[in-house]
Order: sequence, then structure tokens, then C-alpha cells
Amino acid sequence: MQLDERKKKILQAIIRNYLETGEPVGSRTISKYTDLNLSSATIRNEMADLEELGYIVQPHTSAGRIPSDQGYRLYVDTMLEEKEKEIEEMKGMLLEREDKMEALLKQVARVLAQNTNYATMISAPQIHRNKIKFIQLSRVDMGQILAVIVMEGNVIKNHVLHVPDGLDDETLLKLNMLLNTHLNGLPIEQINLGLIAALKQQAGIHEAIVGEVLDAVAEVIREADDLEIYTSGTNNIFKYPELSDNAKASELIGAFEEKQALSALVQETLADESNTGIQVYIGNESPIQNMKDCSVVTATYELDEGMKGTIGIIGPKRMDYDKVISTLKTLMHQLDDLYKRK
Amino acid sequence: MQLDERKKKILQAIIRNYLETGEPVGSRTISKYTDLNLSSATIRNEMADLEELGYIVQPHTSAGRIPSDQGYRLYVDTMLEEKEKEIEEMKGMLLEREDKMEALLKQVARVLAQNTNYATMISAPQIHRNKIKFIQLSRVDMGQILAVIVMEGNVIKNHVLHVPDGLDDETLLKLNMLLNTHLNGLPIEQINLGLIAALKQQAGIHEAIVGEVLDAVAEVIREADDLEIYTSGTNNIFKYPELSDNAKASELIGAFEEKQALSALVQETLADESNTGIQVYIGNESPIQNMKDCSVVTATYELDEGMKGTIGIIGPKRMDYDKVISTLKTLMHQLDDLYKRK
DNA sequence: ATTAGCACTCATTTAGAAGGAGTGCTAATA
DNA sequence: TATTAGCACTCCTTCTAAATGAGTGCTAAT
Repeated sequence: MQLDERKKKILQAIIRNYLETGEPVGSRTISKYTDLNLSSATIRNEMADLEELGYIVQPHTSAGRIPSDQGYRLYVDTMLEEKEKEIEEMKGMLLEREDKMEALLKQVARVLAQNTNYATMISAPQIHRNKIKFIQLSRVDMGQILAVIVMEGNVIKNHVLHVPDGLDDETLLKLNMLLNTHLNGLPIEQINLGLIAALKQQAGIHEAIVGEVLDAVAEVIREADDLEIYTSGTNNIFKYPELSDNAKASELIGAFEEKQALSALVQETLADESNTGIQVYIGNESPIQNMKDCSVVTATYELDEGMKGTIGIIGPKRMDYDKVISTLKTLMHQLDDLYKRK
Repeated sequence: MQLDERKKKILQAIIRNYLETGEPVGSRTISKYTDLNLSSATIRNEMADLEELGYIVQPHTSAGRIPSDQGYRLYVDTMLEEKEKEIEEMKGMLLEREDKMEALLKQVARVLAQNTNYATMISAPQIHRNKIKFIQLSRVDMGQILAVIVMEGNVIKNHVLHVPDGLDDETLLKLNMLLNTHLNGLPIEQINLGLIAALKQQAGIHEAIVGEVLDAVAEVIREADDLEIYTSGTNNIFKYPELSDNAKASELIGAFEEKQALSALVQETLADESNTGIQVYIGNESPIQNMKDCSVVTATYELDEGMKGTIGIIGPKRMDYDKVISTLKTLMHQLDDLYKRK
């Protein structure tokens, strides 16, 4: 059996209706709503077919039908077209541009959540920071030395060292020279035990300082792993009864607070090379177990210098895919513009 | 009418019982539970008195009694004694000491939430950063200058400036001298338009750089206002039916995600000078409207150099005050130790 | 191929009855 | 005088059964 044009239309009508109401939809509704001019009986026959084909399911005998994951998938894949409305407004809000990246990201998450009525998340761009660009030690106080480490992509790390006995200017200069000549421009893979030992030896009694600086470098690298994620509108899930019973809500809220799950989602999204920018996970397709009753729409944004991040929208399966996707697309452009203008 | 010893005992029994079960407690229960050896009828009479005095209320005719806010208040104020159990375990977890403040705070929030089964929050210490300690410009790349500003309390701000035409070493040195001689040790109140103008003038064609550096200083100050807050265990509220109906849960979750409300709580806590360290807000006493059905227990911690922050536990009114308070007290000591040893 | 019609299913709503927890009051008791 | 047993009463909760109604699947007619 194949999906002819009429079946497609009926399926679409069922999904549209279900997206609005959240209730199973029956044959009579479709018969009246659509311009197909078919009786409910005919619709019933078609629906039986659609069920057999796996696009819709009955929650129980003598209930209407609701879309299956497969049904949503077809809908998303084939029936989507752009919508432009409601986006101008968001544009305005976004353009109150914030200087700090963090604030900007938080704002994006918030605007998006308000705009869509779903829960949203956004990950800070992951910057590859593999080379040391610059290291500097400066005396800040008698016994305090500030180490500034700049990595590729202008990722900066500050570290305050305590030097009980102080350090004279000359020594400081020497140490600076030592660190920079050996480490500047060095990819971190090339920092090995041999090099460290050599440096420490040359630093003589100040080897502890060299050690601390190198530790700080290691920490920058480590930090790259646990990426910042901002969320907003988590409580929007309460707007959808199918997600807001205690057990489900608790799980979802937990996932949003403890961000590892989201982090996994981001990794997954970024890893997918085939990615055209926007991905839709429906129900069990989601990489996050907690979200098996939800749909997740993610978009990958890319700023300068290969800085990539992910935006995600999490809502019920009967999400307004159309709106969400077009909103995300517009947002991508917005972000691009915003960044380019800096 | 006054609270005699027996009334107190009965009140205590009612509260204890209600803390456990969350159900209204009746006279018969009390009559059997306590060692007072009184019939339910007598208890009933006493309960009528307690109700008249405002310590307990009836949710509806012919239901048992539950404590009023006033009842909880009395309980918290007078009937509290320390408990030590379950704390050793937490100690262990905490002592896997993390170097980064942020990670430590997050961990504290998490451990606390797991330990108490309530929602928790912790604010990063507010550091007063009123003096500039040290400023340094360094060339990182052809056209990129890194400005590092160290404020009192070792609050560090990095800012990357773009200098299209580059900057030779000598100029850089001069600018450094200029900035440091004028700004080092300067309380920010003393940075006025006159000073700024004078600096810019001396900087000549590089006045833009001075401007940017001063902007960065201004930003550090501004950042002091919106303090970081970490939360954990928000979904614990689902463990208490009286908080987990949709409307309430949604409001609470929202308050936890958008942190301004929590921020207000922190301000309030820190402002209270009379503070012995731990404060308990019951129901409507809470400064946050969203939490009028909860109890909030806060503790103020203080690290070196007047760095103060707040820890908060948010749960149902029938919170195990005893455990929460003693846990918080122990935690305070822990934090102290941890910090001192650094 | 489409449709009208009908019997059937099953979740949801409704109303009423039963149950039960708990109270307040009164009269008896120590 | 303080305590208690007993009882009528209230009102929430649970249960049951019936009514409702949305929706289906099937059959026979168009």
C-alpha cells in the first residue's frame, strides 16, 4: 500500500488538528474540516489504512487517532514551508545588542522561549584552543603574581600565584622570557614531560611557578570540555498536559538543571556532519532518554573562526514545527549579522 | 490564654507528625502517639485552644489540624536542637576539593540538594571591588592588545582591544606607565571626567585605547551587581504534593530559572545585619512572593576578605527544619575550613 | 469508489450512596 | 474541677452504576 495524495492530505489534516488541540482527532472532524468533501466513513477507511501504515495510532479503541513518531517525521520532512510572521518583533528585541557573550546568549534563550512557548537551551560556542598564544607574569602585590595565559581564539585564563618570598623584577623578566620563548605558539599536544622538566630545570628555585603556570594551561584545555549551557522557559512544559504530570515534569526539569544531558545533545548535534543546520528529533529519536515524550529541534550556529554552538527547543511532540523551524532559521541569520557587525 | 507546657507538647506533636506525613493530624493520633496519656477528647479541647491562639488551622470542618505559619515559627524559634547525623557523609563528598570557585559552589548546591531533598541555591561571594590594583596592556597579536585589569580582591577583567595600525613596543610601554601611574590604587569613586580627559589627552592619538580600558573598568564594577547564583535539586519540589500542582510548580521552577527573584533573596539576606548566620522564612514571611507556600532557610557564609555569599534551601512549609539548619551550620564550618586551607 | 446507517466499544462524566475521619458538645466520672 | 466516654454531625473521599458521547468497523445500498 502506498501513500496517495489523498492519504497525505488526510494525514496532514490529522496532524494539524492534533497540534492545535492535543486531543485525538476523529473521522468526523476531518470530514468537516477539510475541503476534500468526503464523508466520515470514507475518512475512517483511509484512517484505518494510515494506521496500518504506521503513521497514526489509536490511544485506545474507539478513540480518535493521533500521529505516531513516524507520522510526525513524514510531516516534518515533507510538509514544511517557511513562515515569516512574528519574527520582526523578535528581531527588535534581539538587536538591543549586548556586549557580553554570556548575556547575549541568555537573552537569546529567553526571547526564544517567550516567542515559542517551549523550553529552550543554547550552548556557548565551543572554541578550539589548541595553541598557546601568549603568557605573561606580572607582579600585582608583594607576594602575588598574576599569570595571564592567552590561547588561540583569544581564550584567556588568569591565575594568581602566591610567592611567599616575593620576586624581584629581574627574575620576573627572566621567567617571562623563559615561558614565552618555549611556549609561545606551541600546540598543547607538544607539551610533554621532557619539555616540562627542561623548563623547570631552567627556572631553578622557581620551578614551582612554572609548574603552576602549566597547570593553569592544562585547566584551560580541560574547561573546553564542559561547555556552558543556558536555558530558559523550562516551565513552559507545564503548558502541555501531556508533559506536565509529576513524573515527567520532574525528569525534564532535572535534565534542564543538571546540564549534562543537554551537553550530550549539543555534542550529538555538533557531531552530525550531514547537518544542514537544523535537526528535528521526534520522541524516541532524541538522544536524551528523558525527552522521549518530547520533540527536540536543534540548530547549529557558527560565528567567526569556527566557533560553533547549538540552540535547542524542547517541547511536546505536537510542537508547531513550522513556526519553530522558521524562527530558528531567522535567528541564525540574526546571530550572524550581530556578530559580523562587531 | 497562654501556652502551658502541655499545649506546647501537643503543638510539637502535631507539627512533628505533620512534617512526616503531610496530612492533617487528628486528636486520636496525638492521643496515641505521645506519652501524655490523654484521651482524644482532651486533646480535642486543647486543639481547639491552640487553634484559637492561631498556632494551628483546620483545612476544612471535620479535618485534622495543620500548623499555621505562626505555629511553624514557634516551633523553629523554640524547639530546635542540633542534630549531627548524616553529616559525616556530606563532609566526605565536599572534601574532594575543587579548585575553581564556580565548580565548588555548584557542587555544594548539588550535595545539599541530594542530602536534604529540597531545592537549593548558592550565590557566589560578593566581593567589593572598589580599587584598581593593577592594569596591564600587552600585545598578543599584530593588531590585538590584551588589557588586564586587576581590582581589589583579585577580581580580574580581561579585555581584548583591536588596534588596526598596530602599536610599537615603546608606545605600549608608555601607555602602561601612563595608566598605572594614574590609576593604580585608585578607588573608583575618584575616577571623574577631569581625570579621564587628562589621561586621554596625555595618550594623544591613542586616547581610544584609554577609553576602552576605562570602559572595561566600568564594566567590572557593573558586573558586581548581578551576582552569580547556582541552583540544584529544583525538581525535588515534586516530592511534596502540596507544591507540585501545575500552577505552583511552574511558578517555582520559573523563579529558579530566572534568577532575579533568588537574587533579591540574597540581597535581603545579606542586608540583614542582625543576622546570626541562619534565617528562616516561613510562608508569607518570605521576601519572594512566588515562595509563599514554601519555607526558605538561608545561611550567610563569609570567606576571607569580607567575601560574603548566601546559601538557601527552599522546600515545603513542613520542612525538616531541624535537619536543614544543622546541615547548614555544619556546611558553614566546612566552607570555612576549606577556604582557610587554601 | 463512496456513503449512509447501525451496532458496538470504551473513556469520561455524573449522581448518588457509602464510608470514614474528625470534630464539638454534653453528660458522666474521678 | 479536670478528664473522658459517647454520640450526633460535618464534610471529604471513595466507590458504584448509569448515562453520555465520541468514535470505530462493518455491511449494504448507491
